[in-house]
Amino acid sequence: MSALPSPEPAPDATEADASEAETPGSAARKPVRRRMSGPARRRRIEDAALAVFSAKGYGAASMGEIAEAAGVTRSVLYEHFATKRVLFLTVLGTQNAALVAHMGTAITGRGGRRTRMRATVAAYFDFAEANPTARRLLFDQTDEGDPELSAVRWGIRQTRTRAVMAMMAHDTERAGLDPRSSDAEVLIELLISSLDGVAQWWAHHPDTPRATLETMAAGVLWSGLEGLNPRRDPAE
Amino acid sequence: MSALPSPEPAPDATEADASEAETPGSAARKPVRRRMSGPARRRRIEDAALAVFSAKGYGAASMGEIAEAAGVTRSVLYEHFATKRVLFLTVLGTQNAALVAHMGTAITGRGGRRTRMRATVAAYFDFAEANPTARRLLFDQTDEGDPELSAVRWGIRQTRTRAVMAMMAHDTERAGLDPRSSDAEVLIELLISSLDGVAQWWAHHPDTPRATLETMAAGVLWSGLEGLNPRRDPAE
DNA sequence: GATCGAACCGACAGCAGTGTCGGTTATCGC
DNA sequence: GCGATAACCGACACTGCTGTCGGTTCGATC
Repeated sequence: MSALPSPEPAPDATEADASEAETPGSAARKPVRRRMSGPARRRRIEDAALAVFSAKGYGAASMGEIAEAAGVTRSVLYEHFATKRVLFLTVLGTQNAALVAHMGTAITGRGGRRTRMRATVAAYFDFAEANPTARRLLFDQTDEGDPELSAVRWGIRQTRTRAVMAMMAHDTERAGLDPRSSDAEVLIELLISSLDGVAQWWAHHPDTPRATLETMAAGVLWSGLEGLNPRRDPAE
Repeated sequence: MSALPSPEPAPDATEADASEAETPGSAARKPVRRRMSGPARRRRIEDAALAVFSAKGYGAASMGEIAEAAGVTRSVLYEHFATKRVLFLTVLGTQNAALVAHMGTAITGRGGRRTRMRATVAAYFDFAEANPTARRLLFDQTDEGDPELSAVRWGIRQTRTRAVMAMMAHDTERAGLDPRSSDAEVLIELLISSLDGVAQWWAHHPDTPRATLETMAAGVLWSGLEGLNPRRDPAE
């Protein structure tokens, strides 16, 4: 019998505590707030869910494990999210939005085409390094024959691809492709999945310096894109 | 009560029937052999398992569903494979061997480098088109936090990558890389995952003609590889 | 300090899946 | 034809998970 339920099992502190968890006025160090406000607890649950879903996939993740990671019992989860599925979709949407926002600034940034290619590659590896769990959740193919989840996931992928297509329209056009053709779409799919493949590999070889990956990926993809239309002169 | 268990629910006939299912001597059309020989049934089970595991992933696939697809009850599965896990690993190994064998002939075939690159790309799309289920099983990241399965899967991936590295050693060297360096490894990972990314996309856009994909992928990857070492002259 | 909302908990019902076991019957060798 | 091997089945015990419910106690407000 472990008697006292121990205020909080030291949940790694996802950062400074959530928004309104600490009343900033009373400076008197309440060491841990046993009972959090609704929104704060909700944030914690989403963080925990991201971790567990990312590690196990949707099916193998259990609400019990998520609850434990969030420092709470299962019942509490159901007060914030109607079902496991709703929780999953919420997390998925949030993380995807974060990714798209993160990438956008790099792709459409200033600088020459080659510079932006390098920046784009760097931005993706940035994201993969800073949010390895989110990367897995978004890219690893863990549909379990569930039609709805599969559809949602492909919707997200499609949105992502289209966004990159739009952002790189100028570049694909310069490579001699109609930027809205399926040729261009295939090209973008190739770019994205090659980057993610390298990121996957990186996650298992964390000692490899980032510069190695970036240089290699940016080099290959740059030459590959450039070589598509050998007629054009290489002037920027 | 559905009375007669119905000889066989017409399991799509995976091809001409399994090896020894039909005694070739007695030409007298026994329409369906109700009770198959051990090895024949085992083959059917493996085929069914491939389909179900591929569609659902390891965790979400149930022995009941595999049994049904194999035209048999669950108990029979356990007479051929000790556990679900053993069945899964068996199928995984078989399919991976098939893939490596299939790719090998294309990569190390005759012809110039550019020709072989195109042949390699074509070989992969061949495989993806002919064995979509095997492709999913081998490439889609469906580890569910299971340490053993995860290890096995990465072992397979590593083996595959090393094999391709060896087969393309001449090409990577010509591109200015040490063919056993981690640079080369990253390059190969990039090649493989970009191809598979396109194959994934293709599976959702089956109307796209193969030539489109092949030309695009081979073009980008060829230029990308070639552009890595701009110092070399392009003589074959 | 009394009151009220809501954050939290333990327990329950129901379901789906795995692996096991004893019994049944098709099919092959004699 | 007859017996033995083994392919096959139905049922069972057990486990783990989801979603629900009634009750408890923290903490903010008046």
